[in-house]
Amino acid sequence: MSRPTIADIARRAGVSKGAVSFALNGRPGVSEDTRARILAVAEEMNWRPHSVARALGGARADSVGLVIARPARTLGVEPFFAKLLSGLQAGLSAHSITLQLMIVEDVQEEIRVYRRWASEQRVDGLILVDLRTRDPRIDVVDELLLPAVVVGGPGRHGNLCSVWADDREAMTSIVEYLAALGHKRIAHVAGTPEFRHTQRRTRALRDAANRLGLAGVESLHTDFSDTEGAATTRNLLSRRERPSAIVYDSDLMAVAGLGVAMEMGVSVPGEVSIASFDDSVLTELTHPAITALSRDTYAFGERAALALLDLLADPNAPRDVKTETPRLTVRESTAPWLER
Amino acid sequence: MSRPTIADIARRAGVSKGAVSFALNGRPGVSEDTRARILAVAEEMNWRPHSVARALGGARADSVGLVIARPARTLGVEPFFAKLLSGLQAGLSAHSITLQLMIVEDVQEEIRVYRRWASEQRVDGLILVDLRTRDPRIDVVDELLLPAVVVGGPGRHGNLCSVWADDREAMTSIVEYLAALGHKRIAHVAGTPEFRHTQRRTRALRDAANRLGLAGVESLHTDFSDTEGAATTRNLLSRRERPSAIVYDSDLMAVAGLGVAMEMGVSVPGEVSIASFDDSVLTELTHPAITALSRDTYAFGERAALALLDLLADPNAPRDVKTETPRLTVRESTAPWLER
DNA sequence: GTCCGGAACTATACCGGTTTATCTCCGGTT
DNA sequence: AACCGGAGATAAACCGGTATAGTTCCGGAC
Repeated sequence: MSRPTIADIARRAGVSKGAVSFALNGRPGVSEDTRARILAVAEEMNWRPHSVARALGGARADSVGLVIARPARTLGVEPFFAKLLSGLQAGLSAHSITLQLMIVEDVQEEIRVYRRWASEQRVDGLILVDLRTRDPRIDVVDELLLPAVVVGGPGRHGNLCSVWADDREAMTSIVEYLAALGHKRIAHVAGTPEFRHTQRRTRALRDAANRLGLAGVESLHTDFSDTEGAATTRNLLSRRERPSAIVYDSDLMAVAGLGVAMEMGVSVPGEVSIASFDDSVLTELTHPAITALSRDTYAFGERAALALLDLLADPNAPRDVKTETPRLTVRESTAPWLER
Repeated sequence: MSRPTIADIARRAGVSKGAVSFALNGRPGVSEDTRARILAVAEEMNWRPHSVARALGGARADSVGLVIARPARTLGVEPFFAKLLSGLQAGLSAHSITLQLMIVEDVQEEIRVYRRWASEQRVDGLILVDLRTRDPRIDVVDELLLPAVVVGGPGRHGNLCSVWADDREAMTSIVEYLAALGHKRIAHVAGTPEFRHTQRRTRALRDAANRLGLAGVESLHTDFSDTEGAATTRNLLSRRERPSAIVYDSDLMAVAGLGVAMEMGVSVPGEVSIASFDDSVLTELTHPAITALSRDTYAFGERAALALLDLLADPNAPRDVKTETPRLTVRESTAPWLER
């Protein structure tokens, strides 16, 4: 026999299908004796629930979805996503929940995927990343009644739950550190301006600069790629009035920027200090190693998974989870600035 | 109404459920007029197939599975996997097939996941990575009758299909290049010995060395981590008789090795040449940039996805797909060796 | 005029579970 | 003795599709 069904078990145990269902799901309706007998038979026949059949009755799909709307080719080089993914996975697989992963080109397609998943009841919930200003996904997910966790970025997003770290405080800690070293002209090589996290960091930088009385502070936008990170750095270092320190929004761009500095013969940290907003093995492996804000992205992913599981179990679960603020790991790429 | 079913459409169009099913699936059994009318009604009611219900009838799950058995924490730093994943995704999502991703600790757990997925009919097929010697997964997957594609590694694996690149030829091309530059003592910082690809590369190195008459050639095993890559390099460079060239099995280890050389004051490529078996943005960003075997891992993943789709469509599809052999991209980390 | 065959549909079983209405005991009350 | 309530179990409906066995109807051949 290929695969035993509850009907097979029922026949063998001499009871009805319904009784088997009750017994296997630990619900009342059968005596303890019968329950034990049924469980024994199920065990003996090596029965496994057929999740598809179960789901048809309106039950859980035991699966959550993650759609990433970035060009697939560039994703491979983002350590952040890989780590986040690993963490999410770890959090989910502990509960035997699988992750449906989909990579698409843009937000519109992402929304189409959500609609399809919802209509096919393929997923119980969603993880949303890369929140934008006036993000159209919020309303759609609300409308589809899918429990969802927004990764990164505090605040109310419709009816969604968010898991985030304090970008603002993190940026402030970098600026304060650089200011303490004597830096006054700080450049910020940022990501795409429509992303919320980019905005928060840019604003935090400006506010800290104002408070500390730093005049020559500016943020420059890029698409997060190493290419644009390098180009922007080349630009900055070619100016007559060079910045004395550069803060990069991602480790990939920081490494690319460091490469440009070396190629141009600008010594790091002698002539320019470099810091990264994101940490990974990349920043440790370069020479000089790059000062960076480190956080445990893996644990962050795990936390997001747990938040979603909570939300699935109880729709009234806490809607706002703040995780540890990234802490500055000082390495060799930053040094005191001595005005000449 | 929450979600229209074919029964709703049938009622509205004044036909039976069966007719609707025929019409929506483009099968004979209804006239063109009726088909058009039914399709119009379905469109108007914004009907979507309920994949779960469909799957219950024994149909496809429209989903394939990938289980990676490596410590989740280390995965985040492997550009190879991220790129492979992106490529797979792209190949699959073009056909609206989703990828079920699971990260587990070891092969035994991986096998348990396969059994569960098979028994629950959650996936139509599998992608297998990291093939080992006498891999226990082969028999299990065969037994479960799950169509599967093995990524990397030629040869017959039970009834499975394999998608691979010629590691042997690739390694030969590195060795020949280094030999042509005058290198005689070549060290190979390899991965885990139980992986098939590690074995193939090690053997190819030995064979090429024999053929070219290079005496001081050796392979050293690691766990693929940057830590062990660095430690092994430190070891090699501390010897009295240093190798003149080091070949690393992964880009991550190559970058770590380069870091060690710089830290020890060993100039690259002046005193030691460095080459990597795997390419990614990492090797391009270092200074000096690292000579590496490049291949399009994204396209490789895409190819694997297509092979699996072929296999699903036709169980007699070709069982062995060879992809382009990685080609050597010469950068700054390799130079002629002048015997002193 | 009858019979046959195929096209166009309908009715219904089925997939493997969950859920609900129902049915049967059996002991305890009044 | 008649009635009630609840535990323990069963039969049947249901979820949303697919597959298959029938049923009509119609035109063409004998």
